[in-house]
Amino acid sequence: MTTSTQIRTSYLSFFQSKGHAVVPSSSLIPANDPTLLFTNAGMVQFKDVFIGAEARSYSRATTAQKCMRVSGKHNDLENVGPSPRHHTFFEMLGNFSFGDYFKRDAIAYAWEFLTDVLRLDKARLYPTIYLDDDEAFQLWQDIAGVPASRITRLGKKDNFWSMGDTGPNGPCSEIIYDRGPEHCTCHSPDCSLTHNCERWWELWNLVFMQYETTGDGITRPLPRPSIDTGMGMERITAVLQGAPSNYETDLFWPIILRIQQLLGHSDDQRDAAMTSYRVIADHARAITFLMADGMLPGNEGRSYVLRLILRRAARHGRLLGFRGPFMAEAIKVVVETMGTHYKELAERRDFIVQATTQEEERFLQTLDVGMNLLDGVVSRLKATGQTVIPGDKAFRLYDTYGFPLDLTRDIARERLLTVDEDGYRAAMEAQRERARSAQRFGVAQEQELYRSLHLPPSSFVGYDTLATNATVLALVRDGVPQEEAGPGQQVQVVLDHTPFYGEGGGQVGDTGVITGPSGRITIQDTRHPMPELTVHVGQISQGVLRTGEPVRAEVDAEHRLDIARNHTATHLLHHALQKTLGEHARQAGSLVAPERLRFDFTHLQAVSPEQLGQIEREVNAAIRAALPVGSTVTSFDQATASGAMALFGEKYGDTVRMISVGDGYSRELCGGTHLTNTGQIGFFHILGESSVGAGLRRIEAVTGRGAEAFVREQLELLVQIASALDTRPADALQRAADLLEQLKAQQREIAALRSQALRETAKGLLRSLLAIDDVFVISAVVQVESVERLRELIDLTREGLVQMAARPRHRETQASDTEIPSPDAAVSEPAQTTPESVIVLGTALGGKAALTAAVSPGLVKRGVHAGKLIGEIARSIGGSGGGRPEMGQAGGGDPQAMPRALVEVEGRVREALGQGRTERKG
RNA sequence: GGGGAUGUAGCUCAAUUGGGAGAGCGCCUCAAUGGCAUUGAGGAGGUCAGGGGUUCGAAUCCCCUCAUCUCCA
Repeated sequence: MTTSTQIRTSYLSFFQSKGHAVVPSSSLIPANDPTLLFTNAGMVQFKDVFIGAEARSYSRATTAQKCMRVSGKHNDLENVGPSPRHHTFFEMLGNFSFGDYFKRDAIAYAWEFLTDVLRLDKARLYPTIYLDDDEAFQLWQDIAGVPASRITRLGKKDNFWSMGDTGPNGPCSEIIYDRGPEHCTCHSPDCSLTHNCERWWELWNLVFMQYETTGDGITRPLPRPSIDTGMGMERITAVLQGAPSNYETDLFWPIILRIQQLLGHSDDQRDAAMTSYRVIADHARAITFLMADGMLPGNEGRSYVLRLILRRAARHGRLLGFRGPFMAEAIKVVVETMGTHYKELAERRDFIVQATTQEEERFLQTLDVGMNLLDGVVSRLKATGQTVIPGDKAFRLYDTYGFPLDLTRDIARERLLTVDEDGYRAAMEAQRERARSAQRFGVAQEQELYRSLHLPPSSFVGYDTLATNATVLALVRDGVPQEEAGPGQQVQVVLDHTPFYGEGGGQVGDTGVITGPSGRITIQDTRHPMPELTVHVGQISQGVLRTGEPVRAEVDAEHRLDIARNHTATHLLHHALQKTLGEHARQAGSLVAPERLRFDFTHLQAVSPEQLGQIEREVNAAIRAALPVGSTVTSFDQATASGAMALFGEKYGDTVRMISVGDGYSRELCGGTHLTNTGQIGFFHILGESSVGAGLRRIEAVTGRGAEAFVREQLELLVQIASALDTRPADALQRAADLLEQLKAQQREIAALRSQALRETAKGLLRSLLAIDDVFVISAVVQVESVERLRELIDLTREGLVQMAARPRHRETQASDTEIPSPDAAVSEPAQTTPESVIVLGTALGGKAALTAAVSPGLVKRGVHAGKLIGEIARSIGGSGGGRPEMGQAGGGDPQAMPRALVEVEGRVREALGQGRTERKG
């Protein structure tokens, strides 16, 4: 059997033998192209070459390109699995001509490869061409000897290619493979390749780029027509391996077999659940390749798509019977089968496995939370006899807790319920509408302004010099171009060339001064509103500046040097991270400012203090080694071949700038400004390490003057601490520990004394006790320092009552006319039940009155309500309050009035107990 | 960028809807059981994410900030 690896290799070497450069696949994350979510075709990395914006050293190329498609009219994520041929991740074999060969050779190569190299049966191959492309029609007959009757002309929809409304375009020619009548799925008597039928497979699309449509809508022939072809790797493999669908090839089947083995399924069980098997096999490939290109699951943009795919796979795993993470096993198979050609898979294998497992665990957690919520919804529905889960509830589960609709549906079915899916979709649509209407213009205005000025690209001379003579090309104030600007005005200045480095690659913009013949401006920041344009932002400090004037532009050298120290240190840190933590620790973002640096990188756990120490030592060793730092401009391929680190998601042209530290100590592609020797950094110190998001860590550090200032401040702080502790710095720690211990002991003592004092107060309160039948009433104003103490006092008083009731002969009471349990009765029959009581205490706190009332549970049953009681009492001192039946609080403005108000307690309690005179309220 | 949710002891979560911060697990001490598993008693551990406001009173209501989760773009 021909393996997929053999097919890939033979394709690339076939075109190499035809003079093509074998170019490595570009990243799945398109460089600098926000219009594209993922690389979705072989030509993506050559886009600029085709439109002539970029030159390469070759005019013919061939690639096996990693591609992803997750959205589009014929490629919804939902189709992957149920459909035998939709994939998220796939490989595209392609050959390209940049103004070199054209139709004739393109057709000849394709035919030769399919029939001579792959030895496909000529009788099964059917070319299609664009309606009026007679040239191609003739070539197929001449070169391939295909009879005219087997060449089909198709319309614009199928066989005309364009990049967009403008740009290059042209007719295509597709090669269709006839799998034989036994594969027919359209079952129509005149089955042909124009039917949507599984008998006919499109193998290879040849695009003849021969026209160009300009902005005015006119289409002209291109002077140097080009070729772009694409053959789906999965499909050609299926043809050669005689597979009924792409999934039965060696690209997918090993994954499926591994999953089957893990589940212990029989072949019949497997085939019955094939959709889920396919989803897992497809998604495992996508996950592996996306993560190998530096992507991690997240909640926005591309990283969100990765999360979606991963969770969809996890979901299907659950359907199959997995209960825990399992995708790691599928990923290992992908790495095994494809890691030899795509080296990044093997290199990042362990990282991918870990990150995937972590994400699966997170997903299981959200499922648990969602499951609980759904249970709640279901039981409420059942209680009211309903059988439909409302759409907004289902949507809420999805929107807020990430609980997929299909899961909700499945669970509903198990409980004999249904889901209102129309309502769900309506809620989803409303959510979409909200997001759309929130779209705003933003910074596009500034770009629009500068585009309209038609300024030439600013040339940057700041690598070699910090000051230069230049000419003012434009002055902009408040978004409006000006002829001149005067003192104090905040303006943006554009020069023809500049030594100022504009903010980019994480490095902040330069500061400095621009001096004209009759004025001067202090530059506070330098930015790029458009890729090629440098704008200096500053304030006129004296005189006037005019457009067209000659000026002297000078960068603040000290500021620039501080930045350079942090930037070179960033490269050293990057290197140290990889050395200490592993290859996976790669840059994911960075900020290089004069006073500090911030570096984000991919790593799955917190970096331990020991590792941080090691990293810091490594960087400082490189600083002490005083390694020379140099920059070279070279080709991207040469740079990467020499081991230079390129960043994911960055766009690199044919020529790149490479920063080298020492003799190969560190090599990185970078446009920033650097030192000439690492020794200039002086000292590097890590301030801290933290998490930025799932799988991302951040290190913040200082160098040079910043580090010096930091150390000085820390030492100064230590001296101050020691002095405050009245000791030497060396003894400060011990002293602080001693003091803390002492403080704790004293706090304990204070607490003890305080509770002693409270106990005394409680005893005093018991002496002022009043009894109404079997109910004890205590009301008093006390002096305590908080409401908490008031409550404690109530508790202590209650305890005291219990003791008194148990030993009534020791009671001391001023109550006279009451029926306190007789001593004899109490002795012979110790109180089994706690005495019923109402306790109301007040205290003055911060010039205000604070009152608390407590009613024993037995009395609550008899109708006494602490909250109401305290509320009424508070009202008579002009305050308010309330609470629960057994506990109430109140406050008021006048502490002096409390004693008067507390007199009311007795009457209120009698009233509540339904005893005594009924007081009438005025 | 917009919407929703969450943030309480080391961990997992409660707190009767604004009225006394709790449980389980974990940790520490003591005791019993020949070791282990275990059991009993006691204890430590909290700026209720942070800030502001409303209120006599806020973990609870309102506003802002931060972090995490989630959906949409």
